[in-house]
Amino acid sequence: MAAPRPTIHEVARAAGVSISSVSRALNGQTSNPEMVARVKAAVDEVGYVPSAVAQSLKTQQTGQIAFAMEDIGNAAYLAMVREIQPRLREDGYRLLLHATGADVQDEIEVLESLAQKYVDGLVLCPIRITERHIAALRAPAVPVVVIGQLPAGVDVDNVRTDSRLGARLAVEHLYAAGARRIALVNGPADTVPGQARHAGYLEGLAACDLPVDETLVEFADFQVDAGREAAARLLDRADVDAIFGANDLIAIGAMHALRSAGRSVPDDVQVVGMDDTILAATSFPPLTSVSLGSRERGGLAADMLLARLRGEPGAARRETVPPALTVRESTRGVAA
Amino acid sequence: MAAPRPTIHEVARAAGVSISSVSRALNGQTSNPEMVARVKAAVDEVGYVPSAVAQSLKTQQTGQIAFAMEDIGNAAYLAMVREIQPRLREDGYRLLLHATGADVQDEIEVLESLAQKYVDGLVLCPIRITERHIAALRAPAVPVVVIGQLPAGVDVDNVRTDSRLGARLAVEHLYAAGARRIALVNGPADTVPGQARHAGYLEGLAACDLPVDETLVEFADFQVDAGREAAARLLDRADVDAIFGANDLIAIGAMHALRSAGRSVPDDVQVVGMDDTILAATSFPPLTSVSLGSRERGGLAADMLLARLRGEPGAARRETVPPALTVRESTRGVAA
DNA sequence: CAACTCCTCGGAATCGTTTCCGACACGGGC
DNA sequence: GCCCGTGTCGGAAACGATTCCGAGGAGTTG
Repeated sequence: MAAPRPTIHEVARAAGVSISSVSRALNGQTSNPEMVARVKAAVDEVGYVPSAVAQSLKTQQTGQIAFAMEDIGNAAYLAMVREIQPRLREDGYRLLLHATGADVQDEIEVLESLAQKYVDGLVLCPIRITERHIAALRAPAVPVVVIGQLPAGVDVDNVRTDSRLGARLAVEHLYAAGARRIALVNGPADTVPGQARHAGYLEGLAACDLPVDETLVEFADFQVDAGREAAARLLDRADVDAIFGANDLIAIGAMHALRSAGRSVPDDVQVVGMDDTILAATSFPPLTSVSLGSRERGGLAADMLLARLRGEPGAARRETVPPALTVRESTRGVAA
Repeated sequence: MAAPRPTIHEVARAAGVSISSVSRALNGQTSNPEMVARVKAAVDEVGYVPSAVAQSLKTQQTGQIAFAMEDIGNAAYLAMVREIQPRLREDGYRLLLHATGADVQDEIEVLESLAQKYVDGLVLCPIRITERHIAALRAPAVPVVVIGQLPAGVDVDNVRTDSRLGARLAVEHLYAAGARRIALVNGPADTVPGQARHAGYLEGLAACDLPVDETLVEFADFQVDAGREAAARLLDRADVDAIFGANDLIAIGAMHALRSAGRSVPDDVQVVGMDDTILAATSFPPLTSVSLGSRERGGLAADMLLARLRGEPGAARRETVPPALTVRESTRGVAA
């Protein structure tokens, strides 16, 4: 505890050279092999490790990148993290995690704190977009990539998917599998994904010539318990033969509710989830789910950010990952 | 892009005061309200945000804490992260995540890079312990808390559980529920948790007067697919009436294997998992699982680390969280 | 009214690096 | 033999904050 870490000065003294020479030798700017050897020996002798902070101050780079999402407990974000982290590592970046709990205030704080320059870049997954978001995204202090829908005119690198189309695919799949009273257990109505999925659901109904029945729609947070409770309310008041859950957690909650109500999946009621997370693959019965390419989106976001950090110029890019249905055993349909 | 961020000097100039006064005003060291107001006004005028890096250099604190584990995809670690992050936040720390992929080399690198002082502390969850770990833990550059078993004599703050006892509880529960041919699908044999669980399994058999039959033991990585394959191998060669999976992922893999083999859970074969993650609660049937208090352990580790960072002196502490069985529907037992 | 205390503020040093710049040595070409 | 280009190394100035210290003014006390 008492011994202060040696600095570059101690190394210089031990090697009998100047600190500039030490710095150069360590950063491969020295061609004289004897000098390099001397410095390396001194480094080992005093046990020197360069201070990341001092380097950051001088070089104006931190080697850190932040990923901000609602809740790391959501497997969709997890899939992104698992894809992002290795890529960052490869380029020598460390990953900082912000779980904002979908709190708008927190997200804004994250965006505004970028000006503190504690990271070199940010990947942000907002589920609500406010005026303040847009203002903060106008001229971020460091490169930012947003995963998710953005209003037109916001000029930020962006990776998105089409969850509206995804929701429509889910409905059409259920219709093709024979369902006629298709319910939606949606996420919160004031979130961007919630609105997109609702719209897609309606679009799907229209495409299948099914009537719109608002009693077949329920809302819940994007969580298992909330999904179970919402589905239970739904089952209480309506007769359904299929449920589309706005994400896998909700869908699994719905399956639990169905089970409690003594309805079997998929024989009595078919269920489709969304995000195609590991939960879908491991549930019983395995859950048919609309993949929104979480891993792909994470990977793309990481790549775009790294490109910017390498200095790539140009206008904001946008990549879109199409949704795709993964048919498992919670529906009676056939794979597309 | 072109405009450089304003520094404390710009603020000082705009306010017509010295940089020391600006610093004091912003850090609440100034009692003159007029001065504070002037500085605040200047801050807003030039749009100043202090540089985290420069502050870190001067104060020798980064406000960051790292959490290193095998794989963030494992819900047990996830539970820890979810418990750790809010506590750190409360004390103003940010969380850095290292997923090491159980690679010893990576873990060592994380430990050694602490000397770079890019974080103020570390929570480490190793699943293998090598000589190099022990050496690196001897005198870490910043406070470290280890979650998991440690050899005697390693003098580090430590939070552990007793997964050996947990495994024994699982076996005894299965025995009480009528199982007699109890299989173990373990994790890798060279990991600390793998060894502990194996030992606890044997202990449990002994306590129930059941014979040891090594054909009832299989090994797999701590993953669903690996668990499924291992369980399939097991079912091929042996007749079992219960499977204890060394974690929930393995246990769920085993349930899939059983399902493919046409055996029902819990009627034909009972299954117990370990870690009591969200996967256990959401699977069908819900999985009986041994809780190792992941959340608690994460919370304790965070608290211990924060205490050290607040300057708490004294010898290395050790906390132990006891295992507990959560009985669900994959077994026919009754809650303890 | 002088002397002393207390407080506020500004100047300058400091944290630990990287990098610019100038000094000096050396070798080659005329 | 002189001059110039090339290259290596050391000194010192950054990077952007915090904080020590000393100067000066205001307020108290004898």
